[in-house]
Amino acid sequence: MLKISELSARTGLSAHTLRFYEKHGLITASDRSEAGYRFYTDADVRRAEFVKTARNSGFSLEDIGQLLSIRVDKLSHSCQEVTDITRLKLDEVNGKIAELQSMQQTLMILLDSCCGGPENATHCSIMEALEEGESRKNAGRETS
Amino acid sequence: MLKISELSARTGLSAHTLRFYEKHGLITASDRSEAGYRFYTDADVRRAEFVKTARNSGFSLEDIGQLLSIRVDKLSHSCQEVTDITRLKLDEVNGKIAELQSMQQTLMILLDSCCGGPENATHCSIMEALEEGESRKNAGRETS
DNA sequence: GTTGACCTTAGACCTAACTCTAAGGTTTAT
DNA sequence: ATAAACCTTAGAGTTAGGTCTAAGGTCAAC
Repeated sequence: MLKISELSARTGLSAHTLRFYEKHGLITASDRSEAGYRFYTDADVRRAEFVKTARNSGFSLEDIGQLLSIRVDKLSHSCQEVTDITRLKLDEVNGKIAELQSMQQTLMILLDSCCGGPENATHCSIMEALEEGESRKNAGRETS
Repeated sequence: MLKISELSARTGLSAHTLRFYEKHGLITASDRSEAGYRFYTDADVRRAEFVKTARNSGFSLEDIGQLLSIRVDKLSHSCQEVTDITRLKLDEVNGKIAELQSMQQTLMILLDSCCGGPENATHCSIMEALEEGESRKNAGRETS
């Protein structure tokens, strides 16, 4: 039975974060002392490590909640459910990458266009490009 | 002289957003009616469009503030200042892309490993991988 | 002369995942 | 028996960029 600081040391998640995860239903202490101190079992440690690994893989806390509910009753859930969550996450990540790559492109073009020297910015081509408003190649964000 | 809704129509930025930008020092109405209505000049429109273009290129509102202060006094600022801001932003974007690509990798490996079929998740290799905790290949986020 | 569309402000709310604080109770070591 | 180090809770604060609401003033049309 570990106290919260001990679980924190084992997992690298701060005690604050562990309480935060508990509030959001991810990790609960299996037991409490009379004074209310949280006590964690080995199973709790494994659950916490699962959460940490999933988080590091890019899953949101909400995703992790779903994965955990599959985890506690694997017989009632299919591989497909697991891959669905994973695929959705991958799509999300791919979308973000595409958006960022579009920005990357824009920024690289801007940088290429400008001398970057000590002369004043009166004819700076980056400023000019931003002034123009590059309607064709925008960074993927829609006009709100 | 345009009212806020007209500037909104010209730029595609909502009136709410325009006021929000004003609060943050990006766009100010050149004039006000007696009743306090904002009135925007052509120069204001160009400034608003500059802000929008910069935002779509990936610059934060803080970056845009810097770019705007260069813009109003180009003689006192160098191309280098402009490229510095741009390069910093590009580095930031590259960093985010790298982080996301690491997650992408992890997720693709997970997806590849699992059949994704209707069988129950008892031996699901995604669940197993998350259970193991892939210490070598993590998604770039540090243990806080 | 009043309806409806527009404008004003200050300030609350949103997401996501923490992070910290205040105010207090517990445990351990000396 | 007391100080240090730990634990508890509820709730506020953080970041970024909006988004929305309430409560009210203004303006144009019919």
